[in-house]
Amino acid sequence: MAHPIPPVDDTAPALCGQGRELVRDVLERIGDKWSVVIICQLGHTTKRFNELRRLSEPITQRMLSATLQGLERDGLVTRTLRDTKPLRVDYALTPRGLSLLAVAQNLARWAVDNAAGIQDSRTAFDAR
Amino acid sequence: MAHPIPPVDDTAPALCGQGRELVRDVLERIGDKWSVVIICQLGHTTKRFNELRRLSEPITQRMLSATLQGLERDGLVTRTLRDTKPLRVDYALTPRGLSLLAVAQNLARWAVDNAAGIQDSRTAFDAR
DNA sequence: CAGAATCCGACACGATACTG
DNA sequence: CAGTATCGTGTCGGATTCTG
Repeated sequence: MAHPIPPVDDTAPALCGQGRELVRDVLERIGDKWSVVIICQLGHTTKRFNELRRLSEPITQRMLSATLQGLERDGLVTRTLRDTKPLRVDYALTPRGLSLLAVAQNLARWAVDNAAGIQDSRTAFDAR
Repeated sequence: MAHPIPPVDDTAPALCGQGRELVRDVLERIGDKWSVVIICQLGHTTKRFNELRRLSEPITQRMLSATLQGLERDGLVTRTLRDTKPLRVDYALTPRGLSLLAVAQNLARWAVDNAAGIQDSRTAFDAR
């Protein structure tokens, strides 16, 4: 395992009691098909709609729009309308969005570290 | 913000290039309705089917069964069949499952820390 | 350029009933 | 006790078309 992952906190009530629904809420937010992709593509630099569209291929206009609205609704991205000659809209992460990006990067590390192992387990399991 | 969250790594290619699909895979694994709940309920102690069922209410038999099979397929939990008088099956997290639990707890902390703020942003956004 | 509106198929999930 | 089988439904998301 290439990267250190914090040891499991044995007394982690956050995941079980009241926190269970909270965690579910978060997973419903970032568990959809595109939210994490958008968050990662935004990163620290503000980007425009079609710019995000190209970077996040093969996302559709509809889903990009919907995803951005959802993220804006939750205070994770800001949408600023520049009133220039051709219409122009800038999207950027809020501080809260940036903190979520950090969490997502943890997830990404785990994903990269375990992707191969999971794939092996999967094919082994399916072989029966 | 009560808990420290590691600062954003600016050079995080894992999330963008090849890693993007990997992260999507992981989110498809834990993004369903019950996987994280089960993983958290298992924690460090092995548990039986109906035990998990009660702890994870209001999960249905069908979804518990399906979720456990998915987790087993990915090498996140082990299923051991004890051949006692009334049938008995024990489930436990594998090392890989435990490492995922740690990641999930990060997520949980973020969820707890930001739940209120997100709720505020949401109602503010919906007020228009 | 940045979207909204509509249509539609796939699949996730719940409810219920049955089995070894 | 520990599941499987079947059915019905809501919703997510893709394809396509239209607007300011």
